[in-house]
Amino acid sequence: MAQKLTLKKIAQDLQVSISTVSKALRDSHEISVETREKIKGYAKKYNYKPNNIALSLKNQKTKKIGIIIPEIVHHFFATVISGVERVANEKGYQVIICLSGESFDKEVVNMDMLANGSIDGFIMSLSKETMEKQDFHHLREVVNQGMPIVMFDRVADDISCDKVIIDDVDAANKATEFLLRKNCKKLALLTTPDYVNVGRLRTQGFKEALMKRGFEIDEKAILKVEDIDHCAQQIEEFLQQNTYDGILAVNELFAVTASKALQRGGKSIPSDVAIVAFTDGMLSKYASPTLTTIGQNGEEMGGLAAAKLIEKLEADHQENESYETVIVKTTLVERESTP
Amino acid sequence: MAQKLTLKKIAQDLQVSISTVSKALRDSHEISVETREKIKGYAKKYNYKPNNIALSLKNQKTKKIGIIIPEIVHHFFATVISGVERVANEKGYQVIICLSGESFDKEVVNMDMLANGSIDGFIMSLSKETMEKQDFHHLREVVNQGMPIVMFDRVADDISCDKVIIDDVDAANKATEFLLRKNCKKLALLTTPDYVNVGRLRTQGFKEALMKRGFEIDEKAILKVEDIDHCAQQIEEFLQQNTYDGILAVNELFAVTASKALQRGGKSIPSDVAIVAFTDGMLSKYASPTLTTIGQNGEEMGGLAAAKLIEKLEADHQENESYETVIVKTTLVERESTP
DNA sequence: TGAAACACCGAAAACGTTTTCGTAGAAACA
DNA sequence: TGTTTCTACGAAAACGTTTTCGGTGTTTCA
Repeated sequence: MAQKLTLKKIAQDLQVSISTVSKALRDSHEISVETREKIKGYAKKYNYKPNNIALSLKNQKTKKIGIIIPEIVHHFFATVISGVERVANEKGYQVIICLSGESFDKEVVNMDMLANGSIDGFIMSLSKETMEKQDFHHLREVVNQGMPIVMFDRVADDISCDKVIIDDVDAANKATEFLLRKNCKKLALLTTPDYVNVGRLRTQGFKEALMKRGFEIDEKAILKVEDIDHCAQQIEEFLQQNTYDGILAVNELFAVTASKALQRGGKSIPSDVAIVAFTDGMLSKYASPTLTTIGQNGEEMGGLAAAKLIEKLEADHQENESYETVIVKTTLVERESTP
Repeated sequence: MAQKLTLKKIAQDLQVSISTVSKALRDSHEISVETREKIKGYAKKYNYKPNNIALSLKNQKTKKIGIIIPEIVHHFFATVISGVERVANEKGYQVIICLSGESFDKEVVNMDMLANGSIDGFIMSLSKETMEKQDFHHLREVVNQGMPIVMFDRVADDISCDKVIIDDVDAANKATEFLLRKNCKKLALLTTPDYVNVGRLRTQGFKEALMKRGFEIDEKAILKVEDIDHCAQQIEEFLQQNTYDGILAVNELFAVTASKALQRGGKSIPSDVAIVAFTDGMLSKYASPTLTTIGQNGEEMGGLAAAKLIEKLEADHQENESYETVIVKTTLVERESTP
């Protein structure tokens, strides 16, 4: 249980001053070569490593970035973290993760905790409750303190910070187009309530594509699932009420749930019904049939967000009051659920 | 861009000393009621929050726990983190996550970084490379410094620390029993190389169950998949070489891959071949057919690990050199892949 | 021989807290 | 009036760094 070595202890053991030790370890020319060697040898032998906390306090920066997301068990968020972590580590940063669990209060508490010196900047995606309440005071507070934020996926439009998103409208538009080109005539949309911005935007893209092709918008063909944990029954009932030959789902869970319900009902995918889903995750790859998806490239989003944040952190803090919104390209991955 | 408020600034603004401010905010009786009220009012008005870094340095504890895992995109690890985070937050701790990406070097680097003051203790699961090399010097170093570690799932037996695992031998044993009771006569096992301890233990349980029932162990019926990213071809070939009526897989990926290969080959699940998989994740729930699995209760494991670690952290650091290994119960979840 | 330059090192401040200790003045007591 | 006891506050150390500044003692140069 050798106690952690500090500069002070080295100084005592070697009968020199703390400053000498510090300088020697940083190879300062102010210290003679022999003293330097002696100190460095000692430090190496007893495995001295500077204390990060002390450095953070001194330098007024922690080399840590905080990330707040709703849930980590969603594959998309996991991939984003993976990307953040990769880029952050490359640049010598560490990642602190907090989960809001889709709760506004927990989001606020977590932000407050992290904002008080624990990290240098935030990467975050808003909780569902926050989007519903449209209460962003905690974000504003942090921004006002001069701490940079990069938001991704679920962003708040009127917070001035960098953002990394996909063009949801465009992606939904293209996916709908894709289904129409595959000769679907009666499309359904499985989406979220409008307060979830990605849901709203994808719904918009869906409608636009239909109108462009001269279809009428049938609101009854759009299901807004409130409770994702109990979506199965809702989706099944929805599909029983009408017959569709194409489905666009805003996530893979809705898609695979629909796929299963349809197959149970004797339909065959993709000959009777074609399906396209957002989010290219595990389910899409291993469902039967495998799902055609719109990949959101979460890894890339995370990487870009981290790069953007670190760029801001390391910029001269003078005048950089320009914020950017990066649009990440989506990728249509064709699999068995479309003809 | 209001600069962060500190005790010093409050002291200046209110023309008192720093100690007075500190004491007032902590409601010390040494400070008169009026002064206290004045200071607290001011602090509240301008939203003073103490700086965590300074507190960490002072208290020699960070109230953060570090977690190092191989990959975050594996559902099991995500659930564990979720559990860690829940318990940690309840007790006022934050969670720093680092990914080893199954690489020994990255594991060492990440541990080194975190160990120098950034956190109070570790929760970790070893990378595949570490298990293969059996090089645990980085763990020993940390333990010697007096920093507690709790390992889970992929643990190193000869490191003295708390551990949270499932009884892999027993679980595999029971799962194999289960298949045999369902009248399977010729079982196959899809597992990992032996250096992955969970793979080895599950293999052992599989064999024990067979022997107990008087079956001979056919090594050719055991496939040890080296490269999980390209397991599909290997599994398909393996299944073509022999005919089995029951399969035990050490993870859901192997299981669903096998299921698909068999179905492509005209077999029907579960009537021709029954399948049981370890890890009750997304794939098992949404594959077709859905998979019978052995749930590892990752959320619970994470929660227990966090509770254990925090208990150690907050114990009197005198004599507590006893380490415990907690066995988490597994849950057999019956679904469509078994009769 | 004197001043100037240089090599080498230590003291101290700073980062933001908490806490121990000291002390001024006022009140209480004899 | 002199001593003691409170009350209310400030100074300073400590946590572990880095860095500026100052100060030795020696060497170099005129």
